[in-house]
Amino acid sequence: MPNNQFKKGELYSFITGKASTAIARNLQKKFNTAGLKITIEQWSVLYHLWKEDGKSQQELCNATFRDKPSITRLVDNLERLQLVKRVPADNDRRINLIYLTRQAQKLQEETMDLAEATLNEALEGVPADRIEICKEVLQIVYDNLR
Amino acid sequence: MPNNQFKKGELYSFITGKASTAIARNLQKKFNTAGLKITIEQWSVLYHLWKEDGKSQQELCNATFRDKPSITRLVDNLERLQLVKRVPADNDRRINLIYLTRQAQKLQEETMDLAEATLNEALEGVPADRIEICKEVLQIVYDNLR
DNA sequence: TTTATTTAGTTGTTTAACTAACTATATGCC
DNA sequence: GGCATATAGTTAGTTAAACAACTAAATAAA
Repeated sequence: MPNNQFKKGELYSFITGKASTAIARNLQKKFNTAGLKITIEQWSVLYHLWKEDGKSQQELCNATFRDKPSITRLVDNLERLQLVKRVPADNDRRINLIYLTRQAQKLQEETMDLAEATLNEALEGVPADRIEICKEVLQIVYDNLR
Repeated sequence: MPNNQFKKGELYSFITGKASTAIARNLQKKFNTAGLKITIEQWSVLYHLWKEDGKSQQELCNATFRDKPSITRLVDNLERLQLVKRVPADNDRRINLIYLTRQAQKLQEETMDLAEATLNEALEGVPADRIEICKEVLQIVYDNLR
């Protein structure tokens, strides 16, 4: 009986991701309050484009752990908001490369600051070494299930 | 500068809840494979009714961290699936008490076993004391943001 | 070179989350 | 009692996730 650390009553919040839901809601509220009209999901796509612009939709799938239809629609909405542009790849006409617009580039600093603020609030009072352990456990969980 | 344990590159997966998403997907797949036609969200409502039957919709909101419209629709769908029944409260006609059907009662054991299996897979190779720390950190995160 | 297979992306359908606006009942105050 | 306010739940509209079925282009195999 391995890992039966999770008694019935405690299993719930782990599965439902109470903590990460709370983090996402908090950050979304910060976006709204700041008048930034983007969703957390859209932000998560921009996040990877800020790291490297011109990724394909498939690369965005891998980076964001979403399936292809989800990325199609997120890119649809981001394009409607004039935050990204689909550009067909030269060498392979199946591929769309996604490029940030000027507008989206301007969002980076402000949204990243808000994200950092959310994490600081979330982790207030938690010692660094415990955060480290928590991160490691969550990474193992992810790897175990992949 | 408190808690700047999160360098830019690591902030993403915490916010997006990679791990809990992976857990939820894994459990949903187990439900599908077992031929159980319920969603994780529906299961999370049943979960609290198994603990105590006849909760009001508002109590389910609090228990599941969802808002009222979400619960209205989840109960709609659970009612269509014949898994719960709305019963108006005697003393207050605004309130619906939600009761499990026989069918839903039968789902408890099987789904809880699958949930436990998912958690065991997820936490394989993680020492008990680290799981404990992780749980505590996530609880603090939740409390900090509430 | 023609056919089969794989890859990239889209479309349709169902379920769910969030916000805002709404109805109905209950409670508090004068 | 009558009016204001709070509470329980519903409805409508937008965004997103998961799955299946699909189109188009590229690659592999015959």
